[in-house]
Order: sequence, then C-alpha cells, then structure tokens
Amino acid sequence: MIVSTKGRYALRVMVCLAQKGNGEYLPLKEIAEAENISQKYLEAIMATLSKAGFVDAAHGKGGGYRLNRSPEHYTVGGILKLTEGALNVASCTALGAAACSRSECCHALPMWERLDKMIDDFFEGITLADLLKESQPTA
Amino acid sequence: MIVSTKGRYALRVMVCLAQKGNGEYLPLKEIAEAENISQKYLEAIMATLSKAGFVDAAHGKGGGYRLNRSPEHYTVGGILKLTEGALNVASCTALGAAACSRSECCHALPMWERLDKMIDDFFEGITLADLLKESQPTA
DNA sequence: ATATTACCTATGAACTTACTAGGGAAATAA
DNA sequence: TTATTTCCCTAGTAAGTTCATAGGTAATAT
Repeated sequence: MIVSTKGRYALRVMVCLAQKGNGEYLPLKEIAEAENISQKYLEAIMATLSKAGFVDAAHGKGGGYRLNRSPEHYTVGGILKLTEGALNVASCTALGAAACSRSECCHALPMWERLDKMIDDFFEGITLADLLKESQPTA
Repeated sequence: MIVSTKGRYALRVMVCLAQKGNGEYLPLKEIAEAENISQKYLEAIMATLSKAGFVDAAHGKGGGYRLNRSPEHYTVGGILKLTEGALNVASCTALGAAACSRSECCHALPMWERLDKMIDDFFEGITLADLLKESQPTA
C-alpha cells in the first residue's frame, strides 16, 4: 500500500471543497460530517494542506477552508506527496541515492526507479478537475 | 511503500539462484551468507517459494533450493504477488470489490484501479532474465 | 464578552514489519 | 543404525506506522 487514509482523506476533502467551491469558507466540522471522517483526525490533515498553501484558512465565525486555485491547477501528485510524503514503491529509492549499500550492484534498482517515475507521472497527470469529471456510474 | 523486504529478498534470492543455476541445489545457508540476509528470516520466504512451486527443495547433504524453470519463465509480478500478497496502491481496491462503502460514488476509485492495472502490467512484463541483464554500472 | 472556528501538542490502541528462538522432520552419508 | 545436513513449522517480540482521541490556545465575527 502506497497511499493511506491520510492521502485519501486529503483527496476527498479537496474534491469536496472543489464541488462546493463558491468562494465561501467551509468549516472543518461540516467537511468531516459530509465526508464521514473523524473531525480530530482531519484537523491534522487540513493543517498540512493549509501550511503548504494548498487551501486558505479563516478563523472564527464564517471561517473554515477554501481552495485558492481552480481545480485544474491542483495535481493529485501534489496533494498525495504533501500528505503522504514520498510515494516510492520500495525503500531502495526512498531515501538519499546512496542509502542502500547494494545500489552499486543491484539488479532491481533500475526497475524500482522506472516504476517510481511511472507512478509520479501518472499522479502528476491527473488534476482535481479530472477527478471531478470522473465519477463512478451508480451501480 | 508497496514492496517490503519480504518481496525484495525473494527477488534477490531468485536472481541468485538464476545466476548460479547449474541444476545443483544451493543450501539456504549459503544464499543467506552470499546475500547477507538473516538466515531464519529467509527460511520463511523460501518456504513460501517452495510451497508455491517456484523452486525445488531437497533435504539432506547436497540439498538446498534450485529454480525449476528458466529465468525468462518467472515474472517479477508473480514473485512479488506471492510473497507480498496483493500489490494495491490504496486499500480501496485491495479487498473484495464492494469492500468500500463509498465505491458507488467515489471520484478516485477509477484512478486507483487504473494505477493498479498499470503496476500489475509493469511487473508482469519483467522476467528474472530481464533483471539479470539489467545491472547497475559500477559507479 | 461570547460563540465559533482554526491551530497545536501529547497520548494511545491496533496493526505491520523484520527478525529471533527453538525446536522438529526428512533425506542422505558413514 | 547413527550422525549430519538440510528444510520445515510455530511462537514470540521490539520497533515503527497508522488512525485516531483529548484537551488546550489563538484568532475572528457578532
């Protein structure tokens, strides 16, 4: 598993904000209820998104969160890398280049690197706007 | 991270067996020493490979493990799926299809499914023989 | 001032990973 | 047969990660 709830919740929240995105702030409590996500857990995720400048946050009544760009300017890759950290398939490529002592002679390393690149390209090629369009047929 | 040491060790052992593959049995002890892998930990991995018929095992003196097919008839995908279990990017697609209650309306599900497919195709398209050819240049 | 909202730190239960321990059981060699 | 080699099996465990919970502080609107 590469992507945990943290990254998946972040995606859901961003989709949620994009859908109701009319410039108004949406309070965390409402997002958590709408998405059925633990409110307290979501706080940490929103703090990450806010700190990184992915969303605007406003305190007090009428406050909450809102997107600060249009959905096509957010990539799934950006959101996931922010909330999940790196998205490497194997630890071999996760840390610094010379982290693995076997890297000099490893038969598998080029494979991990190719796949990491493929996955990164995949996620960077999808925007929030794409996700909004792409919904499941209702059974 | 999708692939843990279990799968990576399995790949290394299979590469090792393929390299020294002259029909003779290679004892676990030697493999573990050559690859610098915990002997006891490797036992469990080898048992999995043996049970699944990926390698032949022989008891007693002169015994050990050996491949029972030529390297081009093992896919990396086969080895990883055996030792790691499923290789899903998100839990959303890991269990039964209807496991997630949001699957009906999820905006991200088609994305996870596409990526899972991409990764599966990637790993199934690489054989042990490919790995053997593909080694890192020595600095 | 008070209610509402975001932000911050700390804690903990459940799970996974990577490994260790300690025996067997089976095959072979003498 | 006896000893040796080798694979096989079941537990246990330390460390780390994930997914949350709890309680308080800071900012804003009315």
